[in-house]
Amino acid sequence: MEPVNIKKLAQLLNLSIATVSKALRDSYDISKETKEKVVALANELNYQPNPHASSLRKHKSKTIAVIIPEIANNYFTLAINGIESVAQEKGYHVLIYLTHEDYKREVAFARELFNGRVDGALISVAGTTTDYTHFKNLRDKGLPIVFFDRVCDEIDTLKVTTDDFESSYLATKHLIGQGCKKITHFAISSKLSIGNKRKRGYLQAMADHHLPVSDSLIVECINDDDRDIEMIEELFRREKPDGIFAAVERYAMDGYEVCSRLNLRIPQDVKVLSFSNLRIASFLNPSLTTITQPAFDIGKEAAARLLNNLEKKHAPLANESIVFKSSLIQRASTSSI
Amino acid sequence: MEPVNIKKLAQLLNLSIATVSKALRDSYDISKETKEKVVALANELNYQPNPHASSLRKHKSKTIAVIIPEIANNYFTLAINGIESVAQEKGYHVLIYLTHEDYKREVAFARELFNGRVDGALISVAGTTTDYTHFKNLRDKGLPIVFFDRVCDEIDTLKVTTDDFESSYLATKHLIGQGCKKITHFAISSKLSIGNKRKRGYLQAMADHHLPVSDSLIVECINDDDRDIEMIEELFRREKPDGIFAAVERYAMDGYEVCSRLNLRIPQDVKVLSFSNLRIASFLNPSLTTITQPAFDIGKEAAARLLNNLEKKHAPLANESIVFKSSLIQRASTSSI
DNA sequence: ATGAAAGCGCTAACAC
DNA sequence: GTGTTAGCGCTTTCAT
Repeated sequence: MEPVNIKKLAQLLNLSIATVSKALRDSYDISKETKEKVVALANELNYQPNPHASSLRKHKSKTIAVIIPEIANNYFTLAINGIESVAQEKGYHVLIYLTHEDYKREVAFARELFNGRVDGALISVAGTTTDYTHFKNLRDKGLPIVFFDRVCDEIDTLKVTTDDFESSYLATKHLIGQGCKKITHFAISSKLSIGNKRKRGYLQAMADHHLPVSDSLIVECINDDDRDIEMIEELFRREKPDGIFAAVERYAMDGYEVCSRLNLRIPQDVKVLSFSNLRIASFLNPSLTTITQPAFDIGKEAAARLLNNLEKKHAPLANESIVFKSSLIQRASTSSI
Repeated sequence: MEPVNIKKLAQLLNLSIATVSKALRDSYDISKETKEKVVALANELNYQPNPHASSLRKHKSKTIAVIIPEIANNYFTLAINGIESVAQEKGYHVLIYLTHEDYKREVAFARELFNGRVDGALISVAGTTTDYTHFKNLRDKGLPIVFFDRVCDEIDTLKVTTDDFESSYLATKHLIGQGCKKITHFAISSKLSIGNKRKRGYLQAMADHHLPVSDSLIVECINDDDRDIEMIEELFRREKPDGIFAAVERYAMDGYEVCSRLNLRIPQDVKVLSFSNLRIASFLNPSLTTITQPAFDIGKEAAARLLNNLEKKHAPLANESIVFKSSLIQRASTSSI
């Protein structure tokens, strides 16, 4: 493990370390021949510059953090793919932090970022977060942040989302069009931007179509399958709904489970529609009608904007919202037969 | 963005930076009162030590790399969850690198790790990799590596896998037991350790049951759905198999697609069994019989062993194999009705 | 065109 | 107990 560093290269070439450093960075004031000699030896010895030294010196780490609630989730998985694709292209490294929907971990991660480990962060907020001081602090320190999907409106920075209200409205309207009269909503934490918007889209569509709604038709799921299924089952026994609009894929599957337990047929007895990025939604039994978000593109755009901002240091990220369109893909679970 | 560093703390407290440094690390030769004062101020100013300086000095980054082929894959997603859980617990950071099954990227990533950016790496080999020099070099440099799932036998280090041969044998036997006479295998790259083992398990079971096999019954899929489906469809027209044993979930879904196109019923006309970590395999149409690997535990074990080795520097990781058991979960796709 | 030297923030000998 | 000091490997003025 004897290290090949700039000093060694300099010794071997009878040059100063300054010259070697400049040669490697292709500086203008180094002669062509010297550059070539340096590069040749560097390649031969497989020289790799020490990133810590460089980061320490330049106050730039060429690393970004991705802070997300979970990873066993098709949306985030696709988003990471998008993020990674631009990071790789631009020579950035990607650190992953999973909050598991836990506010305390989110705060801990945020504190970690104060120290220059990363140049910026891509964040999707945890479901239990209600206070945003930890993010505000980051922002105040000048750390560029881009929120995606689950954003934080209180903080002035770039946010990349989808048209959650509109597509939820459309989804609910679709269920109504297929004959549903009593639609239940499996909601994601109302503390979340998207939780709120998705619920409002549902409520608005119900209201516009003169269908009664009440809190008893809404289950706020908590990402614990056993307990969520219990709550859903309870709701089914109580309300006997004929339609489900699920805010996330996982809850739709919980809905399938409950229907199966209660011997309810989808779509004959209950129609189901869900936000989902499941590639094989069409192979489900029955195939699931989904609102599908362009998750890869969202990740890509969020990362591209962040890295772009990092490159040209000056202006901080504007308080801008980029909204992608989701698409409603109709399948058997909402068929009107 | 004025930095709070050790120097500032020292100034404010009228102490030397050495004292502050030691106080923060809870060194024995600092008085209780001094420690308390230092810690109090550090908390007040939200001091976070600069990781680059510390890494540079200590030649330790408290960071590990995870190099995997892809992330939109339930197996890897679960494995990352396992990895992250122990990393978080032990205060390590996790860098993610996706090779997208591309040998060239894998080599590029490996070269990146020569420079101290990470203390160790968890690797699952790309499907196109045939030469392992890039990993050997890492090993020779003394960088601790743990392979998981897709391992590299040529390199002496810890490997964490599942019983691929045995479970493939069992899977094939199960299909035979359910009445299949002509089973096709959708194989993953035979360059991969797991590709090989899974294929051999299949071949052995076929042979032991006196069923004919030939290369024409095997499709080596390439992770490009369109082309894979084309190859599979071609095989179906040619061979008319009555069973599918898929080496990975994705290919099983391609099989579902082809059966649907050719109007073949599962399981009546064709039975399907696949390696898979899909949580909702039971909601597929028909529900899919799977061999399920303990992916979370594999990730966790691999990471725990790696970090453990990093903590007690001395001995390099032994050339050991840890083999987890997979489980066959029978569902409708192999029902003998 | 090249080199000397300072210093990024921290740690760890080694004084005192 | 506390302070002084010498780097870790690199970049970057500023001389030459």
